[in-house]
Amino acid sequence: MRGNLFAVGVDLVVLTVRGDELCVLLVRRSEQPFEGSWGLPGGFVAPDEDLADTAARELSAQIGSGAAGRVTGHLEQLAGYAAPDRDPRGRVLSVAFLALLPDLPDPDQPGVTSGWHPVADVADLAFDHTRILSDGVERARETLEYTTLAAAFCPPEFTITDLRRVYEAVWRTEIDPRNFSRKVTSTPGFLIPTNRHVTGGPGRPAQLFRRGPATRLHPAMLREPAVRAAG
Amino acid sequence: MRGNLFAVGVDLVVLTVRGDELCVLLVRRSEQPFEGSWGLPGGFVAPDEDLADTAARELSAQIGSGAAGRVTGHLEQLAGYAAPDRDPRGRVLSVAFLALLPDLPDPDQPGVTSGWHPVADVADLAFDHTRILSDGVERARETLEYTTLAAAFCPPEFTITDLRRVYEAVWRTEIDPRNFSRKVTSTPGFLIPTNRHVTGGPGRPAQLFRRGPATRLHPAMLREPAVRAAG
DNA sequence: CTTCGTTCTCGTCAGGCTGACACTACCTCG
DNA sequence: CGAGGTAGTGTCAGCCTGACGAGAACGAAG
Repeated sequence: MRGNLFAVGVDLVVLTVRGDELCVLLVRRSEQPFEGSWGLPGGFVAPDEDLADTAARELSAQIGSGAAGRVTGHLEQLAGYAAPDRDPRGRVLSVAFLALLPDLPDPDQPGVTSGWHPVADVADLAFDHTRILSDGVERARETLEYTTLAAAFCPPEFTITDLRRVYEAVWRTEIDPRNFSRKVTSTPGFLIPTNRHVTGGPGRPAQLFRRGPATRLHPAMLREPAVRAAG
Repeated sequence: MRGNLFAVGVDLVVLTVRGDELCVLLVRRSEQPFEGSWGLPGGFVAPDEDLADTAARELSAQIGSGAAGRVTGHLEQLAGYAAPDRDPRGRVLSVAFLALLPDLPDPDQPGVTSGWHPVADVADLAFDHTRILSDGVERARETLEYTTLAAAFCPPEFTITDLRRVYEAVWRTEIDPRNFSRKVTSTPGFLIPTNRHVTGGPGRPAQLFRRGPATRLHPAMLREPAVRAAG
């Protein structure tokens, strides 16, 4: 077998929506290289693991065992990164995964070695993680257009307003609540009504929904207002 | 550095449209394992290469040097595959790339060691290549919905009918020529008219177009007729 | 040269979806 | 109880799409 050998790791772009902002889970590196810098959580692939196994294991380690499995989240492969000089220690290939999670309590880890950061404020991560994060955020933005995965950012039961705030945070836009409601409720299988309502806040109580079996939005929900300039 | 080491290769899903059928470039393996089986073309990543470099190099080697660069094709990363048992020789991670090419003359290689096969007829490829091919075809189908990349399957100048046959071959559907023409010509930047026409065939001569700068279709061109069954 | 078949291209029209927004329902707070 | 805020419904014009009709421009056949 020709070819030189690589260490293979998995890096996670873990996104959530907190306080109307899209946030990413970052860890502060305690070792060289890039000691002290923020970076994406990740780890190496164990001998008997497939890539998705490693990603799920690392995710559980970061957000707390159990939570990863219980929670209505989403985990998908993003891309492979293997530039020859991306790691000063040698040839390292990293397969990035994108995780979308509801807003959880703060990570198990005590101390300030990891935490949520608004993606708009993130800069200068270790390795090529800034690029990986950028790719992950863009993938999330596209995914929301064509799929029902926005619900992965929500707890098991949520209101339409919760769901709309996800779109607004990820896309950094404002959406008309009435048109949004019409769109998501008229898409078969997107939302399952529970006939229960949230109470306590101001205004009319909102109905709670659960995720339905639908996975794709047809037609898509478009970010741009379909710019059709002169041809 | 923890973690065991992997050999890292690049496998190519090279697609084209020939005679109204979506075809993939396959090579017949001359070595163990899977000697004699068909598989995707591929190779290992050289010490100074990034993944895209390896993919471009392998693509040139397969379809003929020069052609890869000249031609109006497309090359993008698909996904990483690293199941522990995917290669009996040991731990091998493969990053698959998807290439979309116009219908070329047959590959340089003499003999029958490689060639185009209709994807509908392909089965039982070496390794996990059947799965990789399936993922690549599905990616191509989605890509045609939201982008202008169908033109990557066409030569530098092509008619609207050429472009429509690409959609019909990839999606295995029929599209109304009049509505298709309206859609692609009304999308700014998709097609640039040349004011020249093809002649020789039956019927009214069709105008030749070149690819425009547009990359995305807004709104998308949908495969399914927007099934909106009862909720 | 005329006719016919084929293909390209432009039009038409009904229906669906979207953006914009008026209006009602219902809760909390003072 | 009234004010204010949020949830949900209804309306309407405009764009886009699917389903055609019909003319334009060629080659082939008679």
